[in-house]
Amino acid sequence: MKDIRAYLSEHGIRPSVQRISIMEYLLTHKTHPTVDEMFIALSDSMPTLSKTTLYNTLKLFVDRQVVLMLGLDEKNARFDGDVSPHAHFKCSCCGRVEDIFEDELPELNLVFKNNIGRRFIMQTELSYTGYCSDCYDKRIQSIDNSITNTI
Amino acid sequence: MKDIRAYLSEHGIRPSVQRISIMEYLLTHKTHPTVDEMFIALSDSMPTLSKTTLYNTLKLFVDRQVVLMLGLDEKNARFDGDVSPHAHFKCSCCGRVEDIFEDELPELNLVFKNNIGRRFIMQTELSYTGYCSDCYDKRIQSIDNSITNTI
DNA sequence: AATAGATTTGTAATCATTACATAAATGAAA
DNA sequence: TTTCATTTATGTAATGATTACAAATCTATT
Ligand SMILES: [Mn+2]
Ligand SMILES: [Mn+2]
Ligand SMILES: [Zn+2]
Ligand SMILES: [Zn+2]
Repeated sequence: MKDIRAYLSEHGIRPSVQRISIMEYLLTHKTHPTVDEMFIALSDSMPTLSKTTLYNTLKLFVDRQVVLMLGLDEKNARFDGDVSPHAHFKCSCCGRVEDIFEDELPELNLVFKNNIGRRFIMQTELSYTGYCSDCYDKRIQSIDNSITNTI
Repeated sequence: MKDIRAYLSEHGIRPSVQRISIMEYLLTHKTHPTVDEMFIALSDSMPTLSKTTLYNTLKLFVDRQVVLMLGLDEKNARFDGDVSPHAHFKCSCCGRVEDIFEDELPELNLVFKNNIGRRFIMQTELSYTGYCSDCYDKRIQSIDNSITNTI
């Protein structure tokens, strides 16, 4: 895609094939993938891709502010091509990481600030953990069943 | 401390000497220490303490909700004995992790919610990265100096 | 004291990430 | 187009935090 080349160039990143693929993956997959998830997916179209290249490239992207590294998953770092201010939710049941935007959390923008006290803020991360709507429904249902079974 | 024993017991945690020491450390040190920092500090008074015990105990505390595990430091997990809703700031210059309470961030409580959409929220983490006031001042000063030197 | 259960300990394994050395690609002169 | 310097990519080895596991110790109860 021509615009990905431009996007990278604008941020001082020379657009190699690997870098374009990795950036494109992050822009088209809003799943906040781990390194391994990306590596497996990208290896299909780029069998020679090295995991080191993936790590190096992600580090470069994060440094240049075109990608966000999320810390809400203790096990693996997760990455996000959307650098606009938004929050994240991780379901501790199914593991998925969802975006939370203003429509669901209008108070969101109030905590994204440039400074707090005399501190200079460079990054804000607002993350939630709990049960996603699917898993919550299943849980309720299984409780209902267990009550029914007990009667 | 008698009240630490009680505090642990109230949360279904049998108060062994190790557990009391670890909890006491977290309640009296608001530095959001890493495992290693705690291990070194606690080893003074408990030379036989095992790092595995420290890991196990912290996991137990986090499960029982008497301690918070922070994910804002990519390298090491950090721990907090204060489980009340507040935000955290990590200085990327000096590395220190500071608390941010309502007095500095009145909007804080607005994002600590029990649910968002149909999601059930169990934990909220609001964390900032940037320059603390000390490091920010130093940086300004060093820029001033370099300007002065250039003239 | 004997017993059972919980807790602690030390060592070995795991696994994500990083370091490093080499190979390939790129791009500007000549 | 060759040449050469610089950047980027690759594979392997090392690191380092965390976890698994089995044995030792502690604690409470009979
Ligand atoms: Mn996102
Ligand atoms: Mn805190
Ligand atoms: Zn779920
Ligand atoms: Zn600082």
